Amino acid sequence: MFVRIPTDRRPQPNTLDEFGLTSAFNRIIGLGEFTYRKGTEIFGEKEPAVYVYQVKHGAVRSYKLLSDGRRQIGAFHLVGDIFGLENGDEHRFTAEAVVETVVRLIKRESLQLVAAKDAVVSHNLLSMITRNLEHAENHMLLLGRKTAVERVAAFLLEMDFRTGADKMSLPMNRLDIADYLGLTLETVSRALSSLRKAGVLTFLDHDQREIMLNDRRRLADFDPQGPAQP
Amino acid sequence: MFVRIPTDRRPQPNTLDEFGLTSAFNRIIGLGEFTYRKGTEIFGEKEPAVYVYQVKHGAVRSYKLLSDGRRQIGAFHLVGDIFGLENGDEHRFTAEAVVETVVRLIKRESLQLVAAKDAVVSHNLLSMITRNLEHAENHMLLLGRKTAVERVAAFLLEMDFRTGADKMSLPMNRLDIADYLGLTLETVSRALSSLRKAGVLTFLDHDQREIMLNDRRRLADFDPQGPAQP
DNA sequence: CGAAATCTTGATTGAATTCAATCTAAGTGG
DNA sequence: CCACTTAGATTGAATTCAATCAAGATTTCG
Repeated sequence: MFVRIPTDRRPQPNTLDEFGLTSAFNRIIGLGEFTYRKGTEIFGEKEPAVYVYQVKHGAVRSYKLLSDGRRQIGAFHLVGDIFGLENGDEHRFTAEAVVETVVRLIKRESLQLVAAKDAVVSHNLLSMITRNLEHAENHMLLLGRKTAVERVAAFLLEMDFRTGADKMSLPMNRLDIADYLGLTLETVSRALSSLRKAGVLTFLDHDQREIMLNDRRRLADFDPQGPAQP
Repeated sequence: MFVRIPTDRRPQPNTLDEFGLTSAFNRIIGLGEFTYRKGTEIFGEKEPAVYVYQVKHGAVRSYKLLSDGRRQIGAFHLVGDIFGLENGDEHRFTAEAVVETVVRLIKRESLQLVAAKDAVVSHNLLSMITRNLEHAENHMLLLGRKTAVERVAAFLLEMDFRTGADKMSLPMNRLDIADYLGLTLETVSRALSSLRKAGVLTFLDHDQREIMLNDRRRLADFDPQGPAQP
């Protein structure tokens, strides 16, 4: 199964399986699976967009670079997520495997062919792009107006939401998180430490990628846009 | 005429007329025009999206707020731009008139009806959403990774590009610009002053909203993502 | 094992914010 | 018409939050 949406949670930016694109993936004679080693580029910015990808295992980062190397990660793609879908002919981001990652891929062409005939699929494509847009809109607010701790809190809530477990195993390192949040890795580390000291989370097992959220509610208090609490 | 695209420039995020949505606007018996006074709200975030709007005259800002009032403007909509188009049922931004603004509006319903029957219109809707997405993606890079002067330079280039004249009359004030660029109004003012001192621009007429770009090329050097120079 | 990678923490610096003062232009109303 | 207010912009000084520089700890891996 590709679908891994926690039953008690609404769909999230970048996760999109229940929207039925997976069915399109399944229907098309795809090129099967491909494995990328940690740190490998899957496609580059400005390259022609030939394939559309779905994460089967692992995680992917999509980013843009400035001429001097400053990097902004626009999104992380987790298991089940589809990425690399472009309306135009070229990719607008570079995509890299964060860890060893298995993706399924199909030709963009084939997907468009199916979409042209199947209103459901074409509707799902639109929904997916809209979801990406919503995510980007929220991320603009984060990048433009939130403090360091607020950004990190929002990030943890997003990951928690998307992985659907209190105990999270973050595939990306501090630098990736920093480049996603518009911070430095040191600032991310300090923010995580202060959240740990505040008791809202615990690092598990000396492995700092495993994070246990002790109090999702109190964590949400650190994010001024955090989801309303029931 | 609504279309006002300089012939030597490619389409830009948020300007979208040559994509034919205007024809859809024209075909539908719209609710005609409506005028909003400076500072007036056109629609609010989370409100049901009943209408889609096109700027006939003036300018509009779309923004999100944090609980304590921090504001992030996601986009400015200039003459010809369509805004308030949602795939879902509610608006994701608040929209306000920056200056006295005339908009044309049609029911979202009617547009969707036309789109369902006319593949060209529906394709144009997709193009428009994609354009908004591209703009948001680029803006994430700006907000996450560019310095104050770089942001202001990028802003001027964007406005120049969209208005298509070296001599620009900016409808928005310094605070609007600041909230668009994730800065304070003082920082925007300082950046503009330093660009003026560097000679790339001139304020005209003691009215600091009228800006003359003396050297677009040199201005682009201030933006590390600026358009490639021919 | 030794080297490289990753993370944390401390000290310092610095870019942007905040606080504050001034200036100009544009109303507004007596 | 002019005093007075208000809105917007600029500039200076002080502050602050995050970046940078630096060191050390721990893990991972060839």
